Amino acid sequence: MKLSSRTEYGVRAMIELAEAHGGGPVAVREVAEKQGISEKYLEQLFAALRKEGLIASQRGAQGGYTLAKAPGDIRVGDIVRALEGPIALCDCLANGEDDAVCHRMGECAAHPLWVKLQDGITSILDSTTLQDMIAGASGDSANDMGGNSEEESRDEQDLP
Amino acid sequence: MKLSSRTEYGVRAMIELAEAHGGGPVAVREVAEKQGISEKYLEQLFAALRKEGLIASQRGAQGGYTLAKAPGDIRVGDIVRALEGPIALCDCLANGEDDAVCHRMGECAAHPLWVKLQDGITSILDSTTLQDMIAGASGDSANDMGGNSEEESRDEQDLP
DNA sequence: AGTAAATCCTACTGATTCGGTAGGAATTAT
DNA sequence: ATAATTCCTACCGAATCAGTAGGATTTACT
Repeated sequence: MKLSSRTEYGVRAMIELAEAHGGGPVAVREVAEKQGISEKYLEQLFAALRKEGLIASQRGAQGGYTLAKAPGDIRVGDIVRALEGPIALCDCLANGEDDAVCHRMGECAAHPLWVKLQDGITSILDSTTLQDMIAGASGDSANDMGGNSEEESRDEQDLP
Repeated sequence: MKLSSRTEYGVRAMIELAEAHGGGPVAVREVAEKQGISEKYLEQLFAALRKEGLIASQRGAQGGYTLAKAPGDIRVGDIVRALEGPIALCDCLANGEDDAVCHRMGECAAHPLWVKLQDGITSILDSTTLQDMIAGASGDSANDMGGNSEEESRDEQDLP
């Protein structure tokens, strides 16, 4: 249960682009420096994000990257999937639907829990957009996975 | 976003013990065979589960493992933590509290989301007990396992 | 008492993933 | 032309993961 640096970096970088949205393209170097990420590594993450159509590139001098859509149209889930592939807690959930085939299917009492967990995760990640994040709140729109997240991260836009 | 085999195996094995709860101890070999897990590997997982007080062992012939508490008192979250350590999506969430110190904290717009995600995951894992899982075993039944109701896992009909 | 069945303990291993580096080709604003 | 930049692909060291190995210890059963 740990985020990969890939995901952490990717999301932070996308936030950076979101904040620059509307202006010109931003170079990898700039994002890497601001966020303290290896430039060459981030380059690779951007390649993946670009392949999935989340960002667009402008080559050559003064070039860089821009969001391919409005910040409100890019969900964190999209970023995670672009960087890590489909969110599938275990192989038997790869399809995401109930026709998924578990090799031990009939016997696996844990299966329903994994489904629930995966749905919960997906639903949180997909209900938060870049816009939500740069607005300073964790966007929790209509979606509360029954969690104890009653703690509405109010006005604490920047963390301690 | 993938469960380790460690977690998958551990939970499945614990379900096995839960189903045998009330009877005598169950040998590692038996669980390993039923669940298709390497015996020697499972042995190590059991060592961790035992260290955390989730299961108890009986050495020697006819020995084996039993749950250390009632199935309704063992949460999936406990199992995950015993096997993988504290659930912390990223280092800055290690404490689980808001005094967590992010090295880039002032600037990290993603932080509130990670907090929310981690809370969501924890809340699902901690609101489901072994009892919940074996109650809804074997497929069907509109699975509402361990809803976040916090109530359900109360009445355990222990075997004699 | 002897033996077989079991936990316990610790070390090793092979494969894979992860985070990062390296170097250079292609493109483009100035 | 040149400098800045994306793009592409290969490689690398360390860590983690899943599993193996071997044996010491404990205990029930006969």
